[in-house]
Amino acid sequence: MPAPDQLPLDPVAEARRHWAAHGWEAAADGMAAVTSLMRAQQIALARVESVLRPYGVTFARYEVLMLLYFSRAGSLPMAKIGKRLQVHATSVTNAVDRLESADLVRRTPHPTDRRATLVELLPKGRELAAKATEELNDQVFAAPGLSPDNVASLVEVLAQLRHGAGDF
Amino acid sequence: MPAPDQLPLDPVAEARRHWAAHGWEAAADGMAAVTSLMRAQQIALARVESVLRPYGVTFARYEVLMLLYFSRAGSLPMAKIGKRLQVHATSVTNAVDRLESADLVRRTPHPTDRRATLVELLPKGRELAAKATEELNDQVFAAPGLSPDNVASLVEVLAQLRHGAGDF
DNA sequence: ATCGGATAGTCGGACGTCCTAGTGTATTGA
DNA sequence: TCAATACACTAGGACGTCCGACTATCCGAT
Repeated sequence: MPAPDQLPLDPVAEARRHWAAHGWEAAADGMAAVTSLMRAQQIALARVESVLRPYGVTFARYEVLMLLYFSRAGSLPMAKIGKRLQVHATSVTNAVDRLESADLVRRTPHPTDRRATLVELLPKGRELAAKATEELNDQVFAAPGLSPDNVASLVEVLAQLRHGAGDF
Repeated sequence: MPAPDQLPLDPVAEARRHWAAHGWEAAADGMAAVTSLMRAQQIALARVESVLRPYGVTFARYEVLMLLYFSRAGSLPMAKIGKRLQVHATSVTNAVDRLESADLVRRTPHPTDRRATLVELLPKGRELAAKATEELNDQVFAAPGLSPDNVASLVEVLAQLRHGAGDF
């Protein structure tokens, strides 16, 4: 009878041990935090995208749709979208190109600033946003895999981190 | 005198208010957690990559180097690298291709399994790993922008999340 | 009134990630 | 023994992100 499989250890905890063993104690916790963040984001993104896939949109495009969904006029300038989502202007161009190809949004000239372009949510886009949100809420957001206390603690700590980095 | 700029609100908190206002209370906290995670990861990744840029490596390639750095033999099979880093095999191929072009690692045939390929850390790669780590420790990991308590709490909560998702 | 710096958007390129498909090689079970 | 299955790796393509460069437009300071 062969030995049982080695129980897989937490790779983050293992890396932290290596850090400490090399005299990098002062940085070990920060390294663990950053590494955990990377992995957790990958996990969360994968869960979200698997729900969105049948709707033909990615999380990046879904975020654009929801921003328009909640905007009073149903339209926003490209630049404002980029600022709100904290992404580069070219990422907005990319997302809007694809949303426009799918007839979910439409580009419109800005009425008073000829440099700017408004992105307008179309009925089909509004409907998709509502349906995709229902399903995301049920399958991911309502059951994120953490206790309510831990969810609140996570949001709070990450808000501090974002605030410290000038995110808002 | 014009009105002062609107104080920028936390976009995550704003989205959560919208969620609640639309009757999605049960999912609002989960949505906030996932969204925070995405933004925080972008921030952390940007900080890390700005330190690594002068060394000519990205975080993905740095992670491969460190895995080899801590391995007893200084070499690992491609498949094991992918499992440890939780990335797709093709991502490992991509990273190793670039590390090999930079003479930081080398591909070697596996001595007993002809399907497998070993990735071996070269002296230049070991040196780069040590230097880049020193700088990362100083500039990012030792000052992650959170109190030590919050760092510990973040690591702990994310570990639960990762464990629940089968990450280890 | 005009000139120069800021702003809005796009294009092309680099990179990491995933997915699907395909080629070898190991292992297992009938 | 040998056929079916599992595994290791690579190729090609889609997508999102960033960066640098570029054009068009706006605005403030001289």
